[in-house]
Amino acid sequence: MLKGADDSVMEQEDSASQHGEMMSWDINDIKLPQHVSQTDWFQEWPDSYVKHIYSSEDKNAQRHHSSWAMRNTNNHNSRILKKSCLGVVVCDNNCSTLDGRKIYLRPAICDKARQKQQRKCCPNCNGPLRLLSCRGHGGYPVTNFWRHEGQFIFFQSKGAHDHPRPETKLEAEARRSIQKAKTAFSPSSLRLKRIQEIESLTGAVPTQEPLLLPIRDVHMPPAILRGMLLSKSSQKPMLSSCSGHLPYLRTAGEDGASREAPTWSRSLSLRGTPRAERLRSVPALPSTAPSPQQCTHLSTQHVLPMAEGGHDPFRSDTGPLGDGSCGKQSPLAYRDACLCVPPQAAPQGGPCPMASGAQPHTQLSLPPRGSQGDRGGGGHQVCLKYCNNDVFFNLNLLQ
DNA sequence: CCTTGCGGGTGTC
DNA sequence: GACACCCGCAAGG
Repeated sequence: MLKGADDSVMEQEDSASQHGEMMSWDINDIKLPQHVSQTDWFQEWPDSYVKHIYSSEDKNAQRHHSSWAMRNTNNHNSRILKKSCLGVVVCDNNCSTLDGRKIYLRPAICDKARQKQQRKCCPNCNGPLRLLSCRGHGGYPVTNFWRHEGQFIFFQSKGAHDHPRPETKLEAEARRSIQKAKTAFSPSSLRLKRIQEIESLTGAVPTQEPLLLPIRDVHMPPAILRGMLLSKSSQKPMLSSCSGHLPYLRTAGEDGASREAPTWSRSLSLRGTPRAERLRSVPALPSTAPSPQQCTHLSTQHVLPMAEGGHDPFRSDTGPLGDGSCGKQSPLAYRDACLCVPPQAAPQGGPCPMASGAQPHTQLSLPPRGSQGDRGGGGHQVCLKYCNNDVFFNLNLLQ
């Protein structure tokens, strides 16, 4: 899965070897490296058996962020925070959008919310949703470990995700916000508002106004939506993970990036087989597949293109850094957050012009004081722009 | 309402 | 003992 990442690792093997002892640690070690010459850029899609050392200043690391849907797991060790992957929510009808993309929703982290989520319908075809569990770690979910030690935050991932990437947190939040807004600006309330507006302007009362508007005909005040969405992305715009930069180059160290030296090979806990089927039961399939027109959800969906040659898309799109940011996958297809959109409707700025190391997702916020702002440089700006374009893109679709 | 972190408890290997 | 997982609680957004 992380062939690309491995290549990248290989390329930097020389410099990494200089810090061999630095990367030979394990999260469970009593003593972790104390002299770290370089910290890593935050990785929002860590995959496979990787380790990273982040600065304790890194806000994303502080918050133990991941774009994977990771839930907290009690390992009865207060020093090491452990999280396990929840997988991805897919359409049980395996539906595709018109342009052949799949639905990959972000599982809710909270158990209750997740159960609720699974009772909802596919935003594309209105079919049932299904939680695709992660079994990338010997049949168990991929686990991530976080440990704060001095001025560093040590991260270790165990297992390779065996499922597509879900939508990012930002996308999921945006989707929820839009759904909320959809409710708030329901046709009836809109009508009321418009009546008031018209009354105030003309003194007249409009006559016929459809009470039930197609979702996309709902007049969502752009400013409101923009504010609503930007409040998540721009107002606290911390794009330290936005990756207009290559990962592994956190500091402008002259000694090169110290990278994943594949030196650690702890015995995996492959004990036994996975427990009995852990996939949650799914609702019965409808006798006939609902048509896309039945879609009643206005949502920012995370969709991925159909895999070429029938391979899982998440397998074929992995970029050289294992973040799937490059390669065959259309950034638009990957990034844009709305369905039923013709490809030519790409955001103007287009996706981040990230040649190789950039990650398409920009959901994580920037540090408040710009302490990391100089780390990202132009890449952050570009990505921020991209984020905004993406938002505008979504907003346009809402109008 | 949801996320996140914590911790008690249980079951399996 | 290690690990996965369930549950409830609390804080915060």
